[in-house]
Amino acid sequence: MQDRYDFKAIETKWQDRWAKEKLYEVPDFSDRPNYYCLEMFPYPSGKLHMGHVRNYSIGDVVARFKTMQGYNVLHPMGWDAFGLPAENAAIKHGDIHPADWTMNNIAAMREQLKQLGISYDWRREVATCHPGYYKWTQWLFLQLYHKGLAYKKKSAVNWCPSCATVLANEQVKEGVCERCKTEVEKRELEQWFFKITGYAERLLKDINLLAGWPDKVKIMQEHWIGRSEGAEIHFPVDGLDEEFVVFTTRPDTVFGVTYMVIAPEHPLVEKLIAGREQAEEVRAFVHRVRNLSELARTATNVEKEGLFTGACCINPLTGEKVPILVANYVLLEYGTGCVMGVPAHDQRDFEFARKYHLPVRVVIQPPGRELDPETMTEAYAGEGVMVNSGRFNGLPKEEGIRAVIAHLEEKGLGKGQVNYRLRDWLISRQRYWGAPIPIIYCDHCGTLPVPEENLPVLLPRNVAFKPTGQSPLAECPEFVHTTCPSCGGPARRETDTMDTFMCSSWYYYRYTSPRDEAAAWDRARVDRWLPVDQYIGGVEHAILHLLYSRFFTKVLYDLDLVSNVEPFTNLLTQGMVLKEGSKMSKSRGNVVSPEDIVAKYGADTARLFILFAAPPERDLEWSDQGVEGCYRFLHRVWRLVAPLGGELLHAPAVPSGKLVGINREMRRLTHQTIKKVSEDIGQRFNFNTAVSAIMELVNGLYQYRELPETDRDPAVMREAVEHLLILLAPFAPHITEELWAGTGHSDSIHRQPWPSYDPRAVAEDEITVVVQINGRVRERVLLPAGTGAAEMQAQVLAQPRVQQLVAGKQIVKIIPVPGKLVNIVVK
RNA sequence: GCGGGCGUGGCGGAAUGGCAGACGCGCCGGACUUAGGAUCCGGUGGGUAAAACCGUGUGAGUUCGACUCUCACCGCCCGCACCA
Repeated sequence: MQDRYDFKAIETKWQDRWAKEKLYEVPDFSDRPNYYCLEMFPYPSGKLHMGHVRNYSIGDVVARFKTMQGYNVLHPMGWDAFGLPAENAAIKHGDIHPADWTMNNIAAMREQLKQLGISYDWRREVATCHPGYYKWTQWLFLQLYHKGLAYKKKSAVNWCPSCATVLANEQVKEGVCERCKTEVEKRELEQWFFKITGYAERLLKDINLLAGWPDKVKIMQEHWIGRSEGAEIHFPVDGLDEEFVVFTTRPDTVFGVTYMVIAPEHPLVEKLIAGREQAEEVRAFVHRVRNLSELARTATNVEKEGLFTGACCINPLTGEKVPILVANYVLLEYGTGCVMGVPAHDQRDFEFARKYHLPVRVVIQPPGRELDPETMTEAYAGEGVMVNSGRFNGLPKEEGIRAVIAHLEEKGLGKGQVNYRLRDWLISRQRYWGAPIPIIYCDHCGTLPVPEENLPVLLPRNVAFKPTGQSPLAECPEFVHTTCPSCGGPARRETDTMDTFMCSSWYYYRYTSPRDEAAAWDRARVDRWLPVDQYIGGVEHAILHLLYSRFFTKVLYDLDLVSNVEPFTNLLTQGMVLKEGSKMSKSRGNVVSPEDIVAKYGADTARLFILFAAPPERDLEWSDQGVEGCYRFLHRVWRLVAPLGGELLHAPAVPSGKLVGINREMRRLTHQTIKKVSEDIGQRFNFNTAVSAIMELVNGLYQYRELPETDRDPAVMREAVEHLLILLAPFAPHITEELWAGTGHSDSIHRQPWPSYDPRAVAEDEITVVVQINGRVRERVLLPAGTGAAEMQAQVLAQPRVQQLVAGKQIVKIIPVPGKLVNIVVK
């Protein structure tokens, strides 16, 4: 073995050898228990960034640890390879095809991942843009289509003018495109949707099954689904054969309705105003509101505006006539797009009513005081009993809600209703670089699915990538023109492609059968591996990818294609990698490139630093000096172990006989480290403290090595060094493998079983007992381990310093905590 | 506005309700050395001659004992955004 730690030579040498020996290839069927460790696959943007390095380093520690613990670990990697940047690059540069751009990037990033020494089974690599993959994406679309879960409808959808495509609700944040931050517009378009709303209740309820997910993510999904219970109430429109249908969570306040409001875009508006003197004014108002961007319209500080339509409707419970207004704050997409106004008991309604001098009527009286509509300064939304509500007077709020719903149902005026904020998933994209939607339109036969035997619908290579707002495929006649699978006549293909989130909603199933040409996956393999035991990725997918994947899994379960109802048992959301307090970005100029770090310090150092610098969920501040520290540490390990060479194995593997003194202490440290590292990786996922513990073991070994040779036990040394290497192996796989081989071991360190600690070796002989007086540390006493409370108390009180400190004072109480401390309370 | 998270040395961060600051960075000192930005050893919250004492965002509370639990407040970060 060399004197110098030559990371470059060591890392390439072992990467080659591991590949040659197929060290990380995992059999689908094995006697060992299965464990599926998965990291979110990357978009092949060109090069890895530090976020990737962090994600995959965490995953690799888990995978290697579980493997050493005896599991058969599935640890695959692939590419979320369809998407806009490839196409944008083609538009910008003109001379590179999205497919080539993507494949080049994949090759570069695969090489980087290999240089990091991550233990992937590369035989299972998938790329979603490969026809062998997207054939099955299309096949899954057809399964949803046949189940009635994929449908086409015309509606107001989010349009990103910069990306020149529509977006799903989940891909719009605060009115701007989640990808490019451009303000989105609303457009009336006919688009394909997945009926995720049909799974709202199950997606919500099954959050309970996700005990291994962070609460933060579960709460975000819960809120996104946005379930609320209430009633649908039908108000007949006065003088018209129309119904004004509202959704309300407060049917108990229906006697307090003093006006009704409707969304400006609502189709009923035109019918309400037809032939009335208000018509033109209302149309102008509607036009003005509709022309506002989503962003301008939904901003918090937007003034609430309304306008009387001239129409009224009849409160079905009171028979009263109430005016209908159009208002800018009513959302067409939520509920029925119509709202009943109850100013006394809803703060927004209250403000609106005061502004437009609409009456306020109290129908819920709180306990202990009386609301006066004239003098109220805010709405009352709390508990109380119904008043001014005819037969319902005297009922408390909750009872009132139930009674009103029962009454409405009995009279056919409405019904109890559950409403969700979740919208159906818009999956059409007017772009080229995606999986074509496998649908054919025939003038005679209508909309038809592409027959399964004709899949995949291949993306044609030669198209013009002009961002026109229409899919580039529409301008490719040889793609568009086809024959009708039903009548054989001329027909047209759907030219939109699928949202790439569709591709990433099922890739974790494909890893189990990556090259299967007969099926999306083999059921036996999927049932064996799924659900994923540990999923690791960024929290930015808390809604998007993670919700879509849960939806997909439930659909697949219903189709009897999988046996699991949830895809990911445990989820770890890693924090961001920051530099100078903010996210690394080109515009800020604070990017640290993984390539440079690996070239300068090696993969082991890069991995070690990123795991050591912070616990995984927390944001990590990049520090060049911190990296240097880890580099130094690995050198320190090298200088400690390398000189031992083959000598190490001349000593027995386990010390025998009774150890005393420093040898006993050295062995204790070894076993305490095994315990700590095992718990930190296996239970707490605190890799930073695991690394700390290993550093302490190294520090201890340096001390131990200083001793005269006659005082040292070679077996203690061997046990400590071998365990040091094994514990460090998941973090720094190359250097540990080299030192393992260099000290005379023949099998790979990565095939070693994870060690267990000897509880007898861990136990301390003596305990430093802390003596507190009135809760303040005053003295320390060294006592044999296992000293009982009474004996401990006596020993402590006998200490001269303690006697001195309590002299002249009255001892009120003594609290002995065996193995820890004694607190003496004095007066 | 609603929901969630986080506030600990000069810095990254440790601490089942029981010695605050493990480990690392930085800094200071020593050894080795022609040399040291390598390496090894030691020190390092503030304060003091040494103690006392003061220290985990602020203020209360529970407790023999609180970084840890409870309540209120302040600051920063993230998510949602008129949800009827």
